[in-house]
Amino acid sequence: MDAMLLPANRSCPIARTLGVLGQKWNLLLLREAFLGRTKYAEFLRIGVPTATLGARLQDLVDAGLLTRHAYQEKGERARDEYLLTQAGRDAMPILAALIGWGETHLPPVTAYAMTTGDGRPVRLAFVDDTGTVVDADAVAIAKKPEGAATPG
Amino acid sequence: MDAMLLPANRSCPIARTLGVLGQKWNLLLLREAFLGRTKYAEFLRIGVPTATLGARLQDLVDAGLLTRHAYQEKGERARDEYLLTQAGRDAMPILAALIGWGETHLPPVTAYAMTTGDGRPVRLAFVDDTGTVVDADAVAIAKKPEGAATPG
DNA sequence: CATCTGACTTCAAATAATGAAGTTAGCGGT
DNA sequence: ACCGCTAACTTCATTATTTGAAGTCAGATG
Repeated sequence: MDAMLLPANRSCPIARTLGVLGQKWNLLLLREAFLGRTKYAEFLRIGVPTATLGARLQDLVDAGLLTRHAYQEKGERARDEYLLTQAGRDAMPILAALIGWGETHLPPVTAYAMTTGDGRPVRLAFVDDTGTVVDADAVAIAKKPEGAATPG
Repeated sequence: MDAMLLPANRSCPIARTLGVLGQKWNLLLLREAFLGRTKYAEFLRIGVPTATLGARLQDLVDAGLLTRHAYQEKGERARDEYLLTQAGRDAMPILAALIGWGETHLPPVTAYAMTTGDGRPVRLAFVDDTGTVVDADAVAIAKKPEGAATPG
């Protein structure tokens, strides 16, 4: 992730976010965190190599998505577990969007459900400032004028 | 993207989607497509190396997110342009989610705006089945029982 | 104090991305 | 028809990233 942050992409929040989350395994680690996993050994189970896991967990901590938190189980030595921060929790729409696309366009597997705390299913949608749902095909992404962006 | 599709991730729509969109540059190419770019030379301007661009464009076509469409400008030879398919357009929430996270957690740059056709700003939100907006922090991702998932 | 286990590091090998240098095809002019 | 020009790709050797195996380290157990 370097050429992706050339001048043309420097000011793009997509490119900048991918600089953090676009690394291989990061989004899958975040998925595990949302599923309640916190320990190194638990993250390992998804198939990430140890050499990679250490580095990615560190990246995620550095980027503020996870925090290390000491814990100790009875009869075990103290260890660190990895907990989602607010910034990490704020990444849920990214996972939700990936799930949504995958379930629509890469059938036939549907292994995840998104629900409220009381079990009602939810989906990701675009809403306008009145809270009204807007059809995704009616939404456009546009560059803002950004007059203040100086190359220095 | 191979170890990411181990048994533990095979049935995960996140991992499967990342198999297509997780490649370096793909999401940025999609961003350009949403901004209206269609030509090879236009995509090149974001800084992707030519050697990579050909491969990624092919991937995106193979995955059904873009289609090749012949066009010819006056006095120019016929060429192919790359147009978003419905599957490609359906990826907009992914970009929207990345933008949303980046604008919140990687200030101070804000270069994109999401709007409806008539210019009203929109944002991504979780809604329940009645169309009511639900706070993202109240949403949980859970594995479905997936009793019916057969390995064939 | 030797042994065991979980959590990491280190390192060489495999894989993927990159930049430079081709290659190909059609247009415009002659 | 031939030549040069340009856009759109390929190919290839270099460089960066990921990987698996093996090693390190700290504390609990015996």
